[in-house]
Amino acid sequence: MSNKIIYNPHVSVDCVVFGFDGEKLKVLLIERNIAENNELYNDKKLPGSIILADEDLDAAASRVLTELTGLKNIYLSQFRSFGGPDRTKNPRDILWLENTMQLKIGRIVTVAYVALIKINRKIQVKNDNTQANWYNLNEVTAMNLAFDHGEIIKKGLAHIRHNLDIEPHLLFELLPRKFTISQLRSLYDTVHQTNSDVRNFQKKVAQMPYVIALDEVEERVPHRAARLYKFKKNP
Amino acid sequence: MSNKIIYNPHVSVDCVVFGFDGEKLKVLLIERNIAENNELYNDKKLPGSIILADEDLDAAASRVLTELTGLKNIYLSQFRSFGGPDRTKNPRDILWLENTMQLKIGRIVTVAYVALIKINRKIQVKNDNTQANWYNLNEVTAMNLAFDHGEIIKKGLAHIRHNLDIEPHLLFELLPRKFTISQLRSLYDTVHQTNSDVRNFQKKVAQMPYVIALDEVEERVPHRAARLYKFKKNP
DNA sequence: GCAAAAGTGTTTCTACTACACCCATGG
DNA sequence: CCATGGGTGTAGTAGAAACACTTTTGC
Repeated sequence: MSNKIIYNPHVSVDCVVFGFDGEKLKVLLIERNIAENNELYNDKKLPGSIILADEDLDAAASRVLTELTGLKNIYLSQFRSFGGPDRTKNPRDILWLENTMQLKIGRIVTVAYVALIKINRKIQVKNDNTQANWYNLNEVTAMNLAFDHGEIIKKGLAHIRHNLDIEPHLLFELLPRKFTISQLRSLYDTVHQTNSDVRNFQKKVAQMPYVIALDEVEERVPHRAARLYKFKKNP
Repeated sequence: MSNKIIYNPHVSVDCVVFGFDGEKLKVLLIERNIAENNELYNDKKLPGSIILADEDLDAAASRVLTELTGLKNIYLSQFRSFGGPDRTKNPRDILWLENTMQLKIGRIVTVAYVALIKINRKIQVKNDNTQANWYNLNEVTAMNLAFDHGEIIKKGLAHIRHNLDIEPHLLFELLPRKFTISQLRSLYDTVHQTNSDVRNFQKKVAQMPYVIALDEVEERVPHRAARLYKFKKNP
């Protein structure tokens, strides 16, 4: 969004970045500050960008994430495009677009992606005047967000829910490299909105060929230490 | 694509229209004729269009279908966007774009939709110089298609397959209003790529609250007439 | 020794699979 | 009367759900 060649100012990508802190699902949002009537107004937006020349959609989403977090090899999945003409009806959004893009833009069609990242990996925001923070998913729904970003987050979550049945490995993108079964169960239950039985869940995990037990246990916990497990892609 | 106001020549919609003839899945494709080196070259493309001013993506897809078939209330579901810069690398496609759009266009990001229609409803192509035909899905994969439309069809089929588990009513969009259980089973098996047991399938149907038996049977069949059923949305 | 979470088996129920014969109709 | 597809029941199996107590550890 700086000195690069902008190919098409009518198409953008936006990323719904999910993380899991062990208890709740979180979303990564960018702080947006707008001067309005001599007052500074703050709200949040999804990380996103216009698409550059000769850049594939997936590549654009990937670039946004790398620029934002410094991380590579993040799980990314396109889930939907949003292009309603009333996406850009809020005067605040129009003002912001004109300031950052230096262009009058009627509306923007955005291609939305879901990204899953391990929340413990420290996020290093490259660009100093950009600030990103994690927010609990449930409080986000009540927050003031740019454009239709609230809608996009909702649809992104639904996408993850649906795809979990088909690609169960998605969960492990959100967990640390070594994890306990209760962490896995807690995450599983949060996204499925269930409350599964401890014993049945152990059996289920035992049958997953891609979850393998380590000879290690938790350390420095004020109770019996839980066994650690890791995820293995190709069995 | 004629005298309407084109808002954004960089974004289009394309529709993968599926039909079922009782035996096989079919796709609706537009015949495309291009004069090349004094020879007339014919290939096929998906029905699609540039997005008009103040038009929502869904509305654009819906318009394409209505213009093409004369039908309204068609099942439509957006499933993915395609925007790789090499989408428009084929010289034939570039030529065609310049002729029909009257514009030099680097590349187009397209938002792809799946549509399901009852093949028995007669398709009336409004525009006389447009011709649309049904093609068997398996022969389509070997055909010469415009842009990355072959890829789009493949992804569209996969989308339908995945979504059947979540929204089983999709199947009934492809069947006539009154249908027999073997028609339903035949369709079910085609999309699932299975070969299910007649008796077990009857039981399964009996448990579907949204499939209700009529007091009617087939007519003019050279064998025992099958009972007819209909689909009911809200039970 | 107590608080806090880890770990472990059995029974029940449900959903899916396999399987073979008689029925109705038109020609 | 025969060819064609329509329609029916039962037994076996595998996977999901319900359910309570003992173990380990830090403090």
